[in-house]
Amino acid sequence: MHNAVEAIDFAELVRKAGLRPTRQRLSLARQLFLNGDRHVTAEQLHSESLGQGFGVSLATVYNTLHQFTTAGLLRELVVDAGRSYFDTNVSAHHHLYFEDSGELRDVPGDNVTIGDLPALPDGAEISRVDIIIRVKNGDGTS
Amino acid sequence: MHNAVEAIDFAELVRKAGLRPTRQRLSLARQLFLNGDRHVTAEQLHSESLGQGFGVSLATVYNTLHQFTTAGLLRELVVDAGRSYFDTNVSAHHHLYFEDSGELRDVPGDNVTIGDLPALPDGAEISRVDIIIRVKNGDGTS
DNA sequence: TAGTTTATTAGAATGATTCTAATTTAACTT
DNA sequence: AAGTTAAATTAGAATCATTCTAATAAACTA
Repeated sequence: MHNAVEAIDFAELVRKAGLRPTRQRLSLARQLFLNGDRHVTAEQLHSESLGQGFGVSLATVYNTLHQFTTAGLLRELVVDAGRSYFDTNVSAHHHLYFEDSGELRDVPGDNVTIGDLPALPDGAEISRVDIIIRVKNGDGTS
Repeated sequence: MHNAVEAIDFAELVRKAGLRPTRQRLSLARQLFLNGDRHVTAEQLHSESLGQGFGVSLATVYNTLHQFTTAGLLRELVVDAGRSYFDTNVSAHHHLYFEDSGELRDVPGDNVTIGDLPALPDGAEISRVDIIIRVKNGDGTS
């Protein structure tokens, strides 16, 4: 989707999300989308941004992650109690979670198929199906 | 699995989990398993236990929930960041989550089938596959 | 540029969970 | 049954991720 070969207009990206292209949001968008396919926590992104010499407060990291999520640029996912990951891949896909290392890896959506879904109550509508394949004894590096 | 018709020997249940059948653990086991099929948070169980006139501290509720989970009597599940549910149904099944009400409902395991799983790294082994079907606009009461 | 709106921020507040250290209880021994 | 020991319970403090607050700053609009 996004890649390092063709340049991404981050200001455009942020504006399309209905947000002002501030230095902070552009900086975070660059971190998230420049090399694509990331699974980050707010803390990770925050310390990464500090390491790059751009002071972005943790509050802004949280604000921005939520705004990007609302705008459909990110998908929030919960695998562990007490910590949210944000996935830059918003297309249909699922996750492989390495319990030992905490690493999260995408599984193409068509690699997993769901057979019959249960009947839903009247008026109910599926907003999303999350599939997390939890794996142990494997470091996720092979 | 558990039901209200045939009596459950809670002391036996707790002992089989390698734990001493204390008043607190027996009380919590009764709350959890007497009528079966529950999805509770620690806080819920705690206030419920207080309401029944048995003073069980929140710390003990957490300890007990984790011990029961380790013993295979409960399954911990995370649908929302920042709050764990404990499911008394430990057989293979998945979940329907009503985003509006926060209600969680079981989906029989054979109601959902997974087609192809991705290749796993060497040495990796699937410990569990969690499927959460998120539903909106439905109160879960029909 | 002036005025208005939206963002950012430090630090306080919150909420779930875990930890600590002291007390109590269960189980074992004699 | 009393004494001993290991395990369990507890209140309250501590922790960690996240959200809130209210003040300052930057972006947009006219």
